[in-house]
Amino acid sequence: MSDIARLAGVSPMTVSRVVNGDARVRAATREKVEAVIRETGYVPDPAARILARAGGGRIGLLYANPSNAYLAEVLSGALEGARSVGLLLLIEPSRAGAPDEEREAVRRLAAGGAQGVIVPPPLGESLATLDAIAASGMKAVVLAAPVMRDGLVSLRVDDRGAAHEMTQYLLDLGHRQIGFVEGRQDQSASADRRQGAQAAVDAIDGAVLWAEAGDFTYRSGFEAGQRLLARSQRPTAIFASNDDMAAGVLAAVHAAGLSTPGDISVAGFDDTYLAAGVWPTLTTIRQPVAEMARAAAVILGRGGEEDGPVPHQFVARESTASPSD
Amino acid sequence: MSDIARLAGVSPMTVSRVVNGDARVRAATREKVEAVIRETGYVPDPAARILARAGGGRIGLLYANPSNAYLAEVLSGALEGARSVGLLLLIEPSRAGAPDEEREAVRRLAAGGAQGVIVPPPLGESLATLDAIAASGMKAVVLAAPVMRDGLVSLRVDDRGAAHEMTQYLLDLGHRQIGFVEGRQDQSASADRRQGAQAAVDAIDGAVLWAEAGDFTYRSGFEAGQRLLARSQRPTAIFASNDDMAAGVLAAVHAAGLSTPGDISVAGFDDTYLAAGVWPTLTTIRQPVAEMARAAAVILGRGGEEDGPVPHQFVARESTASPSD
DNA sequence: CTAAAAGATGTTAGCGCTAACACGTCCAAG
DNA sequence: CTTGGACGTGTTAGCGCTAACATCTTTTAG
Repeated sequence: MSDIARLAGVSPMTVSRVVNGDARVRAATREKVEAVIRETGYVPDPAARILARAGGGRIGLLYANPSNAYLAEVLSGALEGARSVGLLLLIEPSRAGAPDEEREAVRRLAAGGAQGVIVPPPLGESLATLDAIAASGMKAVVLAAPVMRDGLVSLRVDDRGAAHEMTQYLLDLGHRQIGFVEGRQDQSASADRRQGAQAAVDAIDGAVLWAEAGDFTYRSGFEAGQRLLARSQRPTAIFASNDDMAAGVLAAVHAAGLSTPGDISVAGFDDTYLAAGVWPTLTTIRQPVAEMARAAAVILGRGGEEDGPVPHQFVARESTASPSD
Repeated sequence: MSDIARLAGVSPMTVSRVVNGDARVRAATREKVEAVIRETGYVPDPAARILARAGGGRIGLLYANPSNAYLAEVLSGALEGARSVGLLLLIEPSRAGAPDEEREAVRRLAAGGAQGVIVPPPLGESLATLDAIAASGMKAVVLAAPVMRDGLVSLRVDDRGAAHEMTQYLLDLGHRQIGFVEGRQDQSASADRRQGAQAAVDAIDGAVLWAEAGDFTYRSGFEAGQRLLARSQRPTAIFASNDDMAAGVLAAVHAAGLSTPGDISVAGFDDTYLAAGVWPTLTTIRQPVAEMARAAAVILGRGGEEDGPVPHQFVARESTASPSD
């Protein structure tokens, strides 16, 4: 940094101010410094930056499920958000369902000087983690989970509304017998999605919703699909609470010698990479996971409290159509 | 740290030595310090640590595919490896196929003081990235890719051998008409896997391998599966070059009104979460991705050169059996 | 045209840690 | 007994940056 300062003919402090976007630098000076930075390719040392901010400037990201595409998106969003507000992101593995490990992970983050924590699912519904965070005095933003403790900020889509929207779409296509595959009962989004679907169906005369249990896995979707197809009165559309299960339903439909969307429409939720990878591609609801993680980092950085539902997006693809008859 | 030192009655330097596992500390002193650390829950500040190491002690992780379960595993492995050797992990997004962005990502890592870089696929086969790393003077460990430039360390399973092993397994079960779904041609592992499968088949009289093109996506597996099933002489087993494609093959088999493994055995490669999630669960080859990433971090930390193939693991599940006839 | 306020820049100190060296202390060999 | 060396520990300095305050320069109002 002092090299830059010398080349630009200013003090290191001024360089720091330019780098940090301090408004109190004259435009001419700023440009001069920026030119030198551009020429030299200087990048400030994140470690030194954080250190100088004396314990501040750090946020943590807890994660519990290492082999999960969702995590990768959370990570890249959080990374970008943290960078944009000049924060260091501490990444800490945890383990959902093991309260001691969860607490230990939180403790490590606190000891590492984090002022806030981003809590992706499924940790966001773990009281052990949430209480440990509260006890440590850190802020927390939970992703895709309800507020289970005071003082948390929650970033989630309107699961109920989104499920309503998808169901309405199926109804509008003309479907009246709709199968529904539920998610795990210990995640509150599952109930929300079911309620949304139910509400949409209830508003239409003659429409029915047949719900089957599931647990968010491909396999449970496959099995639920088989049960739905075995009914004497077969649904013409099946809405699964996530894409993995929808892919399972798709397999069950094909295994029964039926086609999608010709015989049965299938819809998913989440828009994971599977949704666009399976055949036919899935009509689904997109959750802006990376965006949410970025927003979480920014909120923790600014100390803001910008709660409220995150906009989801309806994505129509090949797996849905009007019933053939 | 000075608090710990005071409580343990030693100098901060001794605490540092204990924390870093320096051998020159008397056992009694070490225990005393460790006891205090345990009591207080002290965790050294990573930022300060790195800074004090004056530019050293950092390695980078490049990533190009944010919505990928593979990345999440690489990340957690690299994180753990870096921690175990006391390194700071700088994580930098890149974009495969955009040479300028790739170079820029490498430059940022270099500017951030990284001494080495972990390069997961598909960046490991990008000359733009590799050459930029070489130009910056950093070391590199590429994951699951061949050595395309001198001085690289490559960590990969023996793709050819693993594919041979899987094919041999199918042959041992009694299959003689084996379908094979290839991966993308621009990744060298694809050719290796095909050659391994071919070699196994060539060694058995009367055995044949029918290869179909694919690109590692579910959809391409589905389509390749349909082509294989449409042959006048149908294969009794299909080996896909990755799990996504194997899942696609599974769907094609079911769509054709056939069962797995009753009519057709299906095998995959990689052992992603899909492999255990689909129904029936897939017989596949497990690549220890997290292990590889951890090893990469350790190698970069120690400056080691421990090249050579990483052991893979054959995983038998439900999707394979002897041909019914 | 001057004084006070506001704006722009520089100075000093220190974030928490670790190299590098300096300093004891104890041992073995002469 | 010495004395050189191995060993264990402390001291000093500084990693690259930024708060907080000090200083200098411009404005603006009276």
